[in-house]
Amino acid sequence: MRLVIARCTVDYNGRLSAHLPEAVRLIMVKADGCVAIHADGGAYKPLNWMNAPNTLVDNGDHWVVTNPKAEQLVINLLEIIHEAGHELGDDPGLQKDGVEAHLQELLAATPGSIELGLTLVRREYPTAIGPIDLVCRDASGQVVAIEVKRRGEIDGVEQLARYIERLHLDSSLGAVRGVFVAQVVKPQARVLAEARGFTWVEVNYDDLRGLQTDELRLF
Amino acid sequence: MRLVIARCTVDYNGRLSAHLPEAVRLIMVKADGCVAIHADGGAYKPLNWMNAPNTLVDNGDHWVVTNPKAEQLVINLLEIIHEAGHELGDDPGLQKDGVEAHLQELLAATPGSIELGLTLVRREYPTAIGPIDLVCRDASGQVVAIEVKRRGEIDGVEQLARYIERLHLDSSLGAVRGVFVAQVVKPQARVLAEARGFTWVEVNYDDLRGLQTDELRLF
DNA sequence: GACTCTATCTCGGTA
DNA sequence: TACCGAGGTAGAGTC
Repeated sequence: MRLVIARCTVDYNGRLSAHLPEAVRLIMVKADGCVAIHADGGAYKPLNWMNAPNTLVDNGDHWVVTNPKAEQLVINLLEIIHEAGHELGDDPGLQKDGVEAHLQELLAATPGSIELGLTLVRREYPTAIGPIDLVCRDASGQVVAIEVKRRGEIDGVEQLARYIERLHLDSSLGAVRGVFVAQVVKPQARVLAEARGFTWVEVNYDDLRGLQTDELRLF
Repeated sequence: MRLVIARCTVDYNGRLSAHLPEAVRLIMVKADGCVAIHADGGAYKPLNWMNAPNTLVDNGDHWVVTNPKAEQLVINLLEIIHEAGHELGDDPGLQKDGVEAHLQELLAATPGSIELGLTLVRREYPTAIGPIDLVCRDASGQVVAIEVKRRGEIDGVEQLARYIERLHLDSSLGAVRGVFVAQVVKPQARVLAEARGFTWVEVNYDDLRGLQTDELRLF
């Protein structure tokens, strides 16, 4: 990784055009070739950047970074204040816990936590417009399509609506009911879900993990 | 800006849990307090981060960064390889050209480029669920609601559908037709638009800019 | 503060 | 490769 602190101007021409007036910034060039230009604030996002793969041509007072789509980043170096290179080596990568996939797994293991009497038919039930998170049957035998989200927003309700529209074309399933499940369901999503005739349920991730542990203890 | 190259492990607990095994990484602390941990590859996004505002407690061998929502980033420093601080000063900020707003302006100036005979009623037409990009009338006098996107994907079609549903409640407008406009309309968005009874149109940004220049020349 | 929408979104999976 | 969906989305704007 090459770190350069420099007074510079930067121009990007590609999906849009962008220009950075003269100022002191950090220019980061990673081992994979990607370039990022950071100011001393404004969260983690760089002001300007070029992902790998690309080719960097160092013309001394200005660098030209070009990617295969012919997008171009031009960095004009007016004054180099500091420069350093470091070998970091490979990174083992980030391990995550608590993303939507985990929530879906937990709910598939304990569908009764969504609604009493619910039994799982299938996870990732395939349709022509994409898989439905969970398909279940309720106590009365009716098919229930379930959309799982970490954060329940309006988009998720629309997604569920599309799936159910699709399932209604499959006459073998009979009438299909929709349930929208999330850790938090936003007010507007609640309204839309109800307007579409769906029920919505908020679930707690830690409780679910506890439930699953309890179930495992029974075996 | 403080730059530290160190062998470290990192744990984040907040909206999800994430863990980084031991490796050499760049730790960047900006003047506004935000912290980012970078590997030597993988585009501009850091492996882990904590935005401002937050409080950083330096316990020597480990840092604890906490934000107001009680989300926490813990950095265990096993070996500090390099450390440096730099004063960058304020940044004048990025100037952009070619984002959706510009596309919308150009289309508002030349609605005929979407469909022959179209005239603008209003840009950012207000509704209870957000503004409609463009509302026009066609040659026959029918109201046309237009959603503009740089990249036309399925979400944009749903957005248009919600707006039109809303406009239909306003009986004074009569029947409302939907048109989905983007520089590129993705296949799934085309299908959904057609299924919803909307037409879709692809437009070219540079051509539009040319058209507008031509119109200006007439005055 | 809640809600909206954009983004050079990024990133990962999959067909 | 293109397409699709999730994201600790972030960030800006509006109400």
